[in-house]
Amino acid sequence: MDLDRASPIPLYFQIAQRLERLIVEGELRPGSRLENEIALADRLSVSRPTIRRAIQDLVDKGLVVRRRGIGTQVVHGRITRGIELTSLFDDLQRSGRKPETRVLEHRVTDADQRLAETLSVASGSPILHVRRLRLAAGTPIAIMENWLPAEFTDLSSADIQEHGLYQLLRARGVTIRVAKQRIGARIATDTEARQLGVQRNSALVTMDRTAFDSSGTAVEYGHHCYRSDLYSFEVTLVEK
Amino acid sequence: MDLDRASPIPLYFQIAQRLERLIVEGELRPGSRLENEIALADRLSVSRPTIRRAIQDLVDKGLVVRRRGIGTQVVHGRITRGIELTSLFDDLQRSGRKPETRVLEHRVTDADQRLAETLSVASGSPILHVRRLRLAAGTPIAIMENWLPAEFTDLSSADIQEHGLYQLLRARGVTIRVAKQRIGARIATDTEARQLGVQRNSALVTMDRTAFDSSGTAVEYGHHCYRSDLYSFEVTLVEK
DNA sequence: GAGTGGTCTAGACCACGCA
DNA sequence: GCGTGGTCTAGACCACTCC
Repeated sequence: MDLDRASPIPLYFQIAQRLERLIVEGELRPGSRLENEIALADRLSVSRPTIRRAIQDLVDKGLVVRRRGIGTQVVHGRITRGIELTSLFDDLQRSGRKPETRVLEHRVTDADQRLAETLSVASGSPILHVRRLRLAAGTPIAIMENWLPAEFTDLSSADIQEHGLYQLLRARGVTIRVAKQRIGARIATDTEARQLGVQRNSALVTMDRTAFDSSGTAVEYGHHCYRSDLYSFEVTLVEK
Repeated sequence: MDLDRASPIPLYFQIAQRLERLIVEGELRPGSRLENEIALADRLSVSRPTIRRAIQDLVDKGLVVRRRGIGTQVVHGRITRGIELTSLFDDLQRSGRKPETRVLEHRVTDADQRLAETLSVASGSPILHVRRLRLAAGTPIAIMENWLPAEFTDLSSADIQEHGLYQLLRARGVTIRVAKQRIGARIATDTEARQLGVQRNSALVTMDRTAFDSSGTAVEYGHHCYRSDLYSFEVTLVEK
Protein backbone atom coordinates (compact mmCIF):
# COMPACT_ATOMS: atom_id res chain seq x y z
CA MET A 1 0.00 0.00 0.00
CA ASP A 2 1.74 3.09 -1.27
CA LEU A 3 0.91 6.40 0.40
CA ASP A 4 1.98 9.67 -1.15
CA ARG A 5 2.93 12.01 1.67
CA ALA A 6 3.71 14.81 -0.76
CA SER A 7 0.22 14.70 -2.27
CA PRO A 8 -2.35 17.32 -1.30
CA ILE A 9 -4.80 14.43 -0.80
CA PRO A 10 -4.96 13.79 2.94
CA LEU A 11 -3.37 10.59 4.21
CA TYR A 12 -6.61 9.42 5.86
CA PHE A 13 -8.39 9.82 2.54
CA GLN A 14 -5.77 7.86 0.63
CA ILE A 15 -6.02 5.10 3.21
CA ALA A 16 -9.83 5.09 3.16
CA GLN A 17 -9.81 4.88 -0.64
CA ARG A 18 -7.44 1.92 -0.65
CA LEU A 19 -9.41 0.06 2.00
CA GLU A 20 -12.65 0.76 0.16
CA ARG A 21 -11.17 -0.63 -3.02
CA LEU A 22 -10.11 -3.80 -1.21
CA ILE A 23 -13.71 -4.22 -0.02
CA VAL A 24 -15.57 -3.52 -3.25
CA GLU A 25 -13.15 -5.66 -5.22
CA GLY A 26 -13.75 -8.51 -2.80
CA GLU A 27 -10.21 -8.85 -1.45
CA LEU A 28 -11.66 -8.21 1.97
CA ARG A 29 -14.64 -10.54 2.06
CA PRO A 30 -17.91 -9.73 3.86
CA GLY A 31 -17.66 -10.80 7.49
CA SER A 32 -13.86 -10.81 7.49
CA ARG A 33 -11.95 -8.67 9.93
CA LEU A 34 -9.66 -5.78 9.12
CA GLU A 35 -6.25 -5.49 10.68
CA ASN A 36 -6.49 -3.67 14.00
CA GLU A 37 -5.72 0.03 14.24
CA ILE A 38 -2.33 -0.29 15.88
CA ALA A 39 -1.06 -2.80 13.35
CA LEU A 40 -2.36 -0.77 10.42
CA ALA A 41 -0.86 2.44 11.78
CA ASP A 42 2.45 0.67 12.25
CA ARG A 43 2.51 -0.91 8.84
CA LEU A 44 1.57 2.32 7.05
CA SER A 45 3.79 4.46 9.29
CA VAL A 46 1.02 6.84 10.27
CA SER A 47 -0.42 7.70 13.65
CA ARG A 48 -3.40 5.90 15.09
CA PRO A 49 -5.79 8.90 14.82
CA THR A 50 -5.10 9.04 11.09
CA ILE A 51 -6.03 5.37 10.71
CA ARG A 52 -9.12 5.91 12.83
CA ARG A 53 -10.22 8.79 10.65
CA ALA A 54 -9.87 6.60 7.55
CA ILE A 55 -11.85 3.72 9.03
CA GLN A 56 -14.54 6.10 10.28
CA ASP A 57 -15.14 7.09 6.66
CA LEU A 58 -15.86 3.44 5.86
CA VAL A 59 -18.23 3.19 8.82
CA ASP A 60 -20.14 6.27 7.60
CA LYS A 61 -20.51 4.67 4.18
CA GLY A 62 -21.92 1.50 5.75
CA LEU A 63 -19.04 -0.64 4.47
CA VAL A 64 -17.78 -1.86 7.86
CA VAL A 65 -18.98 -2.13 11.45
CA ARG A 66 -16.81 -1.82 14.53
CA ARG A 67 -17.13 -3.34 17.98
CA ARG A 68 -14.93 -2.73 20.97
CA GLY A 69 -13.07 -5.84 21.98
CA ILE A 70 -13.92 -7.51 18.67
CA GLY A 71 -12.59 -5.56 15.76
CA THR A 72 -13.70 -4.15 12.44
CA GLN A 73 -15.72 -6.34 10.11
CA VAL A 74 -16.83 -5.95 6.51
CA VAL A 75 -20.61 -5.66 6.11
CA HIS A 76 -22.41 -8.22 3.95
CA GLY A 77 -24.54 -7.17 1.02
CA ARG A 78 -23.79 -5.42 -2.16
CA ILE A 79 -22.47 -1.89 -2.24
CA THR A 80 -24.96 0.83 -3.05
CA ARG A 81 -24.07 4.24 -4.29
CA GLY A 82 -26.52 6.03 -2.06
CA ILE A 83 -27.93 9.51 -2.28
CA GLU A 84 -25.38 12.15 -2.99
CA LEU A 85 -25.43 15.89 -3.13
CA THR A 86 -25.67 16.10 -6.86
CA SER A 87 -28.43 16.93 -9.23
CA LEU A 88 -30.20 14.41 -11.40
CA PHE A 89 -28.27 15.98 -14.26
CA ASP A 90 -24.97 14.86 -12.70
CA ASP A 91 -26.46 11.45 -11.95
CA LEU A 92 -27.38 10.89 -15.54
CA GLN A 93 -24.09 12.17 -16.93
CA ARG A 94 -22.18 9.82 -14.67
CA SER A 95 -24.24 6.80 -15.58
CA GLY A 96 -23.55 7.56 -19.23
CA ARG A 97 -27.16 8.05 -20.29
CA LYS A 98 -27.32 11.18 -22.39
CA PRO A 99 -29.28 13.71 -20.37
CA GLU A 100 -31.38 16.34 -22.03
CA THR A 101 -33.36 19.21 -20.62
CA ARG A 102 -36.37 21.10 -21.90
CA VAL A 103 -37.31 24.28 -20.10
CA LEU A 104 -41.11 24.31 -19.90
CA GLU A 105 -41.44 27.51 -17.91
CA HIS A 106 -39.08 30.31 -16.95
CA ARG A 107 -40.28 33.47 -15.26
CA VAL A 108 -39.66 35.84 -12.38
CA THR A 109 -42.39 36.10 -9.80
CA ASP A 110 -42.84 37.40 -6.27
CA ALA A 111 -42.20 35.17 -3.28
CA ASP A 112 -45.35 34.18 -1.45
CA GLN A 113 -45.36 33.75 2.31
CA ARG A 114 -44.43 30.06 2.37
CA LEU A 115 -41.65 30.29 -0.22
CA ALA A 116 -40.20 33.41 1.39
CA GLU A 117 -39.93 31.51 4.64
CA THR A 118 -38.31 28.50 3.00
CA LEU A 119 -35.67 30.62 1.27
CA SER A 120 -35.26 33.09 4.16
CA VAL A 121 -36.05 36.10 1.97
CA ALA A 122 -38.56 38.92 2.32
CA SER A 123 -42.10 38.12 1.32
CA GLY A 124 -42.76 39.59 -2.12
CA SER A 125 -39.11 39.67 -3.20
CA PRO A 126 -38.32 38.55 -6.76
CA ILE A 127 -37.96 34.82 -7.35
CA LEU A 128 -36.86 32.88 -10.40
CA HIS A 129 -39.22 30.01 -11.12
CA VAL A 130 -38.26 27.35 -13.65
CA ARG A 131 -40.05 24.20 -14.68
CA ARG A 132 -38.08 21.65 -16.64
CA LEU A 133 -38.53 18.26 -18.21
CA ARG A 134 -35.57 15.93 -17.87
CA LEU A 135 -34.96 13.17 -20.39
CA ALA A 136 -32.34 10.46 -20.64
CA ALA A 137 -31.69 8.73 -23.95
CA GLY A 138 -34.81 10.42 -25.25
CA THR A 139 -37.03 9.07 -22.45
CA PRO A 140 -38.70 11.52 -20.05
CA ILE A 141 -37.61 10.85 -16.49
CA ALA A 142 -38.66 13.74 -14.33
CA ILE A 143 -40.38 17.10 -14.09
CA MET A 144 -38.46 19.55 -11.96
CA GLU A 145 -39.72 22.82 -10.56
CA ASN A 146 -37.23 25.12 -8.88
CA TRP A 147 -37.37 28.48 -7.16
CA LEU A 148 -34.26 30.64 -6.68
CA PRO A 149 -33.80 33.92 -4.79
CA ALA A 150 -33.26 37.37 -6.32
CA GLU A 151 -29.54 37.08 -6.99
CA PHE A 152 -30.19 34.36 -9.57
CA THR A 153 -33.12 35.89 -11.44
CA ASP A 154 -30.79 36.75 -14.34
CA LEU A 155 -30.10 33.09 -15.19
CA SER A 156 -31.37 32.67 -18.73
CA SER A 157 -33.57 29.88 -19.98
CA ALA A 158 -30.89 28.92 -22.50
CA ASP A 159 -28.17 28.69 -19.82
CA ILE A 160 -30.31 26.45 -17.66
CA GLN A 161 -31.22 24.23 -20.58
CA GLU A 162 -27.57 23.92 -21.55
CA HIS A 163 -25.73 23.54 -18.27
CA GLY A 164 -28.05 22.43 -15.50
CA LEU A 165 -28.85 24.42 -12.41
CA TYR A 166 -26.13 23.17 -10.08
CA GLN A 167 -23.42 23.66 -12.68
CA LEU A 168 -24.53 27.27 -13.17
CA LEU A 169 -24.46 27.87 -9.43
CA ARG A 170 -21.00 26.35 -9.16
CA ALA A 171 -19.80 28.64 -11.97
CA ARG A 172 -20.91 31.56 -9.81
CA GLY A 173 -18.93 30.31 -6.88
CA VAL A 174 -21.97 28.92 -5.08
CA THR A 175 -21.40 25.44 -3.68
CA ILE A 176 -24.23 23.39 -2.24
CA ARG A 177 -23.12 22.04 1.11
CA VAL A 178 -26.31 20.94 2.83
CA ALA A 179 -29.65 19.80 1.42
CA LYS A 180 -32.81 18.86 3.29
CA GLN A 181 -35.05 16.57 1.31
CA ARG A 182 -38.46 15.01 1.76
CA ILE A 183 -39.30 12.00 -0.38
CA GLY A 184 -42.89 10.92 -0.96
CA ALA A 185 -45.33 9.84 -3.64
CA ARG A 186 -48.45 11.02 -5.43
CA ILE A 187 -50.56 10.43 -8.51
CA ALA A 188 -49.51 12.25 -11.68
CA THR A 189 -51.76 15.01 -12.95
CA ASP A 190 -52.98 14.54 -16.52
CA THR A 191 -50.51 17.17 -17.70
CA GLU A 192 -47.61 15.47 -15.93
CA ALA A 193 -48.63 12.07 -17.28
CA ARG A 194 -48.64 13.44 -20.81
CA GLN A 195 -45.28 15.17 -20.41
CA LEU A 196 -43.65 12.12 -18.80
CA GLY A 197 -45.16 9.75 -21.32
CA VAL A 198 -46.92 7.57 -18.76
CA GLN A 199 -50.51 6.45 -18.36
CA ARG A 200 -53.03 8.60 -16.55
CA ASN A 201 -53.06 8.09 -12.78
CA SER A 202 -49.52 6.71 -12.67
CA ALA A 203 -47.56 6.90 -9.40
CA LEU A 204 -44.74 9.44 -9.16
CA VAL A 205 -41.88 9.66 -6.68
CA THR A 206 -41.74 13.21 -5.33
CA MET A 207 -38.80 14.99 -3.80
CA ASP A 208 -38.93 18.40 -2.12
CA ARG A 209 -35.58 19.93 -1.37
CA THR A 210 -34.12 23.05 0.15
CA ALA A 211 -30.42 23.48 -0.63
CA PHE A 212 -27.95 25.60 1.33
CA ASP A 213 -24.55 26.96 0.31
CA SER A 214 -21.31 27.01 2.27
CA SER A 215 -22.46 30.03 4.29
CA GLY A 216 -25.63 28.25 5.36
CA THR A 217 -27.88 30.40 3.16
CA ALA A 218 -30.78 28.84 1.26
CA VAL A 219 -30.07 29.07 -2.47
CA GLU A 220 -32.77 26.88 -3.98
CA TYR A 221 -36.08 25.21 -3.32
CA GLY A 222 -37.14 22.42 -5.61
CA HIS A 223 -40.14 20.17 -6.13
CA HIS A 224 -39.24 17.27 -8.40
CA CYS A 225 -41.33 14.35 -9.51
CA TYR A 226 -39.94 11.23 -11.08
CA ARG A 227 -41.41 8.35 -13.06
CA SER A 228 -41.60 5.66 -10.41
CA ASP A 229 -40.72 2.97 -12.96
CA LEU A 230 -37.42 4.66 -13.75
CA TYR A 231 -36.23 6.28 -10.55
CA SER A 232 -35.91 5.62 -6.84
CA PHE A 233 -33.73 6.84 -3.99
CA GLU A 234 -31.09 4.88 -2.17
CA VAL A 235 -30.12 5.68 1.40
CA THR A 236 -27.64 3.96 3.67
CA LEU A 237 -28.28 4.50 7.36
CA VAL A 238 -25.65 4.02 10.04
CA GLU A 239 -26.35 3.83 13.76
CA LYS A 240 -24.45 6.62 15.49
CA MET B 1 -21.72 25.48 30.08
CA ASP B 2 -21.24 22.74 32.65
CA LEU B 3 -19.38 19.61 31.58
CA ASP B 4 -19.44 16.52 33.74
CA ARG B 5 -16.03 14.90 33.45
CA ALA B 6 -17.04 12.05 35.74
CA SER B 7 -19.98 11.10 33.54
CA PRO B 8 -19.71 8.11 31.21
CA ILE B 9 -21.12 10.36 28.48
CA PRO B 10 -18.18 11.46 26.33
CA LEU B 11 -17.13 15.09 26.60
CA TYR B 12 -17.51 15.66 22.86
CA PHE B 13 -21.07 14.39 23.07
CA GLN B 14 -21.95 16.63 25.99
CA ILE B 15 -20.52 19.59 24.09
CA ALA B 16 -22.35 18.67 20.87
CA GLN B 17 -25.63 18.35 22.77
CA ARG B 18 -25.24 21.76 24.38
CA LEU B 19 -24.34 23.44 21.10
CA GLU B 20 -27.25 21.73 19.37
CA ARG B 21 -29.61 22.99 22.05
CA LEU B 22 -28.34 26.54 21.58
CA ILE B 23 -29.09 26.25 17.87
CA VAL B 24 -32.54 24.66 18.00
CA GLU B 25 -33.62 27.03 20.76
CA GLY B 26 -32.52 29.96 18.62
CA GLU B 27 -29.81 31.34 20.91
CA LEU B 28 -27.41 30.85 18.03
CA ARG B 29 -29.30 32.39 15.13
CA PRO B 30 -29.08 31.08 11.54
CA GLY B 31 -26.13 32.68 9.78
CA SER B 32 -24.37 33.59 13.03
CA ARG B 33 -20.88 32.35 13.71
CA LEU B 34 -19.82 30.00 16.48
CA GLU B 35 -16.83 30.75 18.62
CA ASN B 36 -13.67 29.43 16.99
CA GLU B 37 -12.23 26.09 18.04
CA ILE B 38 -9.32 27.44 20.05
CA ALA B 39 -11.48 29.81 22.07
CA LEU B 40 -14.11 27.13 22.73
CA ALA B 41 -11.48 24.61 23.77
CA ASP B 42 -9.95 27.16 26.10
CA ARG B 43 -13.23 28.21 27.64
CA LEU B 44 -14.41 24.63 28.22
CA SER B 45 -10.94 23.43 29.27
CA VAL B 46 -10.84 20.61 26.76
CA SER B 47 -8.42 19.90 23.96
CA ARG B 48 -9.01 21.11 20.43
CA PRO B 49 -9.62 17.63 18.95
CA THR B 50 -12.45 17.15 21.44
CA ILE B 51 -14.10 20.38 20.32
CA ARG B 52 -13.59 19.42 16.69
CA ARG B 53 -15.25 16.08 17.27
CA ALA B 54 -18.27 17.82 18.82
CA ILE B 55 -18.62 20.33 15.99
CA GLN B 56 -18.24 17.58 13.40
CA ASP B 57 -21.37 15.98 14.86
CA LEU B 58 -23.26 19.20 14.14
CA VAL B 59 -21.90 19.29 10.59
CA ASP B 60 -23.08 15.71 10.01
CA LYS B 61 -26.55 16.69 11.17
CA GLY B 62 -26.62 19.60 8.74
CA LEU B 63 -26.90 22.16 11.54
CA VAL B 64 -23.72 24.12 10.75
CA VAL B 65 -21.29 24.60 7.87
CA ARG B 66 -17.58 25.26 8.22
CA ARG B 67 -15.14 27.11 5.99
CA ARG B 68 -11.44 27.47 6.44
CA GLY B 69 -10.46 31.06 7.06
CA ILE B 70 -14.09 31.98 7.77
CA GLY B 71 -15.45 30.01 10.66
CA THR B 72 -18.47 27.92 11.59
CA GLN B 73 -21.93 29.24 10.73
CA VAL B 74 -25.42 28.08 11.66
CA VAL B 75 -27.45 26.85 8.68
CA HIS B 76 -30.75 28.59 7.89
CA GLY B 77 -33.97 26.68 7.69
CA ARG B 78 -35.95 24.67 10.15
CA ILE B 79 -34.52 21.62 11.80
CA THR B 80 -35.68 18.29 10.47
CA ARG B 81 -35.47 15.06 12.32
CA GLY B 82 -34.29 13.07 9.35
CA ILE B 83 -34.31 9.37 8.74
CA GLU B 84 -33.11 7.33 11.65
CA LEU B 85 -32.35 3.73 12.22
CA THR B 86 -35.62 2.96 13.92
CA SER B 87 -38.73 1.18 12.88
CA LEU B 88 -42.01 2.88 12.09
CA PHE B 89 -43.17 1.45 15.42
CA ASP B 90 -40.58 3.51 17.28
CA ASP B 91 -41.44 6.55 15.16
CA LEU B 92 -45.06 6.35 16.13
CA GLN B 93 -44.40 5.70 19.80
CA ARG B 94 -42.13 8.71 19.95
CA SER B 95 -44.63 10.98 18.28
CA GLY B 96 -47.21 9.89 20.80
CA ARG B 97 -49.68 8.40 18.34
CA LYS B 98 -50.79 5.06 19.66
CA PRO B 99 -49.37 2.48 17.31
CA GLU B 100 -51.15 -0.78 16.72
CA THR B 101 -50.17 -3.81 14.71
CA ARG B 102 -52.20 -6.53 13.06
CA VAL B 103 -50.36 -9.56 11.81
CA LEU B 104 -51.94 -10.46 8.48
CA GLU B 105 -49.64 -13.34 7.62
CA HIS B 106 -47.03 -15.33 9.53
CA ARG B 107 -45.40 -18.40 8.14
CA VAL B 108 -42.10 -20.14 7.54
CA THR B 109 -41.08 -20.71 3.94
CA ASP B 110 -37.97 -21.56 1.96
CA ALA B 111 -35.66 -18.85 0.69
CA ASP B 112 -35.80 -18.38 -3.07
CA GLN B 113 -32.69 -17.45 -5.01
CA ARG B 114 -33.09 -13.69 -4.75
CA LEU B 115 -33.97 -13.60 -1.06
CA ALA B 116 -31.17 -16.02 -0.20
CA GLU B 117 -28.72 -13.69 -1.87
CA THR B 118 -30.10 -10.62 -0.08
CA LEU B 119 -29.85 -12.28 3.34
CA SER B 120 -26.61 -14.14 2.59
CA VAL B 121 -28.11 -17.53 3.44
CA ALA B 122 -28.30 -20.79 1.53
CA SER B 123 -30.99 -21.00 -1.10
CA GLY B 124 -33.86 -23.07 0.26
CA SER B 125 -33.09 -22.42 3.92
CA PRO B 126 -36.03 -21.65 6.23
CA ILE B 127 -37.24 -18.05 6.31
CA LEU B 128 -39.82 -16.36 8.50
CA HIS B 129 -42.20 -14.28 6.46
CA VAL B 130 -44.57 -11.83 8.17
CA ARG B 131 -47.02 -9.38 6.73
CA ARG B 132 -48.37 -6.73 9.03
CA LEU B 133 -50.75 -3.79 8.97
CA ARG B 134 -49.64 -0.81 11.00
CA LEU B 135 -52.15 1.65 12.40
CA ALA B 136 -51.80 4.85 14.37
CA ALA B 137 -54.75 6.20 16.35
CA GLY B 138 -56.90 3.64 14.56
CA THR B 139 -55.87 4.80 11.09
CA PRO B 140 -54.00 2.38 8.79
CA ILE B 141 -50.61 3.79 7.83
CA ALA B 142 -48.56 1.04 6.27
CA ILE B 143 -48.36 -2.55 5.15
CA MET B 144 -45.07 -4.15 6.07
CA GLU B 145 -43.68 -7.40 4.74
CA ASN B 146 -40.54 -8.77 6.33
CA TRP B 147 -38.34 -11.79 5.83
CA LEU B 148 -35.96 -13.06 8.53
CA PRO B 149 -33.36 -15.83 8.44
CA ALA B 150 -33.59 -19.23 10.15
CA GLU B 151 -32.51 -18.16 13.64
CA PHE B 152 -35.66 -16.06 14.00
CA THR B 153 -38.25 -18.50 12.64
CA ASP B 154 -39.43 -19.17 16.21
CA LEU B 155 -40.71 -15.62 16.70
CA SER B 156 -44.42 -16.00 17.34
CA SER B 157 -47.16 -14.03 15.71
CA ALA B 158 -48.30 -12.81 19.14
CA ASP B 159 -44.82 -11.57 20.06
CA ILE B 160 -44.50 -9.63 16.83
CA GLN B 161 -47.96 -8.12 17.22
CA GLU B 162 -47.15 -7.08 20.77
CA HIS B 163 -43.59 -5.82 20.65
CA GLY B 164 -42.58 -4.90 17.12
CA LEU B 165 -39.84 -6.58 15.16
CA TYR B 166 -36.90 -4.42 16.14
CA GLN B 167 -37.74 -4.61 19.83
CA LEU B 168 -37.80 -8.41 19.62
CA LEU B 169 -34.44 -8.44 17.89
CA ARG B 170 -32.97 -6.12 20.51
CA ALA B 171 -34.26 -8.41 23.25
CA ARG B 172 -32.24 -11.20 21.63
CA GLY B 173 -29.12 -9.09 21.67
CA VAL B 174 -29.32 -8.23 17.98
CA THR B 175 -28.69 -4.57 17.28
CA ILE B 176 -29.27 -3.07 13.86
CA ARG B 177 -26.24 -1.03 12.92
CA VAL B 178 -26.50 -0.51 9.18
CA ALA B 179 -29.51 -0.41 6.87
CA LYS B 180 -29.60 0.00 3.11
CA GLN B 181 -32.89 1.37 1.87
CA ARG B 182 -34.45 2.13 -1.49
CA ILE B 183 -37.39 4.51 -1.57
CA GLY B 184 -39.80 4.61 -4.47
CA ALA B 185 -43.48 4.70 -5.36
CA ARG B 186 -46.17 2.58 -6.95
CA ILE B 187 -49.93 2.21 -7.28
CA ALA B 188 -51.71 0.27 -4.55
CA THR B 189 -53.18 -3.11 -5.43
CA ASP B 190 -56.89 -3.45 -4.73
CA THR B 191 -56.12 -5.55 -1.65
CA GLU B 192 -53.68 -2.97 -0.31
CA ALA B 193 -56.10 -0.13 -0.98
CA ARG B 194 -58.80 -1.94 0.98
CA GLN B 195 -56.48 -2.73 3.88
CA LEU B 196 -55.08 0.80 4.04
CA GLY B 197 -58.49 2.39 3.69
CA VAL B 198 -57.67 4.40 0.59
CA GLN B 199 -59.27 4.67 -2.84
CA ARG B 200 -58.37 2.25 -5.60
CA ASN B 201 -55.28 3.26 -7.59
CA SER B 202 -53.89 5.45 -4.82
CA ALA B 203 -50.15 6.19 -4.77
CA LEU B 204 -48.02 4.46 -2.13
CA VAL B 205 -44.52 5.27 -0.90
CA THR B 206 -42.46 2.09 -0.97
CA MET B 207 -39.36 1.28 1.02
CA ASP B 208 -37.18 -1.77 0.54
CA ARG B 209 -34.61 -2.34 3.22
CA THR B 210 -31.89 -4.77 4.15
CA ALA B 211 -30.75 -4.40 7.77
CA PHE B 212 -27.41 -5.58 9.19
CA ASP B 213 -26.39 -6.22 12.80
CA SER B 214 -23.22 -5.22 14.58
CA SER B 215 -21.28 -8.09 13.01
CA GLY B 216 -22.28 -7.02 9.52
CA THR B 217 -24.68 -9.93 9.02
CA ALA B 218 -28.01 -9.39 7.26
CA VAL B 219 -30.81 -9.96 9.77
CA GLU B 220 -33.87 -8.70 7.93
CA TYR B 221 -35.24 -7.81 4.54
CA GLY B 222 -38.36 -5.71 4.40
CA HIS B 223 -40.72 -4.33 1.79
CA HIS B 224 -42.94 -1.65 3.29
CA CYS B 225 -45.57 0.51 1.65
CA TYR B 226 -47.01 3.63 3.20
CA ARG B 227 -50.05 5.75 2.52
CA SER B 228 -48.52 8.66 0.65
CA ASP B 229 -50.94 11.08 2.29
CA LEU B 230 -49.69 10.15 5.76
CA TYR B 231 -46.02 9.33 5.41
CA SER B 232 -42.86 10.56 3.71
CA PHE B 233 -39.13 10.30 4.30
CA GLU B 234 -36.82 13.08 5.36
CA VAL B 235 -33.13 13.03 4.50
CA THR B 236 -30.47 15.60 5.24
CA LEU B 237 -27.49 15.44 2.92
CA VAL B 238 -24.10 16.91 3.75
CA GLU B 239 -21.31 17.44 1.26
CA LYS B 240 -18.26 15.44 2.35
C1' DG C 1 -4.81 -11.49 30.86
C1' DA C 2 -4.59 -10.22 26.13
C1' DG C 3 -6.53 -7.80 22.46
C1' DT C 4 -9.68 -4.61 20.62
C1' DG C 5 -11.78 -0.08 19.72
C1' DG C 6 -13.31 4.57 22.33
C1' DT C 7 -11.84 8.78 24.37
C1' DC C 8 -8.71 12.51 25.36
C1' DT C 9 -4.50 15.33 25.56
C1' DA C 10 -1.03 19.00 23.99
C1' DG C 11 1.08 20.22 20.87
C1' DA C 12 2.70 21.09 15.49
C1' DC C 13 2.39 22.73 10.76
C1' DC C 14 -0.33 23.92 6.83
C1' DA C 15 -3.99 25.98 3.47
C1' DC C 16 -7.29 29.22 2.83
C1' DG C 17 -9.97 33.79 3.07
C1' DC C 18 -9.80 38.29 4.07
C1' DA C 19 -8.11 42.94 5.05
C1' DG D 1 -0.36 39.44 8.25
C1' DC D 2 -3.76 37.41 10.85
C1' DG D 3 -7.41 34.37 11.99
C1' DT D 4 -9.75 30.42 10.65
C1' DG D 5 -10.40 25.47 10.08
C1' DG D 6 -7.78 21.00 8.11
C1' DT D 7 -4.36 17.61 8.96
C1' DC D 8 -1.16 14.91 11.65
C1' DT D 9 1.66 13.26 15.52
C1' DA D 10 2.84 10.34 19.80
C1' DG D 11 1.43 9.24 23.36
C1' DA D 12 -2.14 8.06 27.55
C1' DC D 13 -5.90 5.72 29.89
C1' DC D 14 -10.20 3.32 29.71
C1' DA D 15 -14.14 -0.13 28.54
C1' DC D 16 -15.42 -4.00 26.49
C1' DT D 17 -14.98 -8.98 24.70
C1' DC D 18 -13.07 -13.28 24.71
C1' DC D 19 -10.25 -16.96 26.56
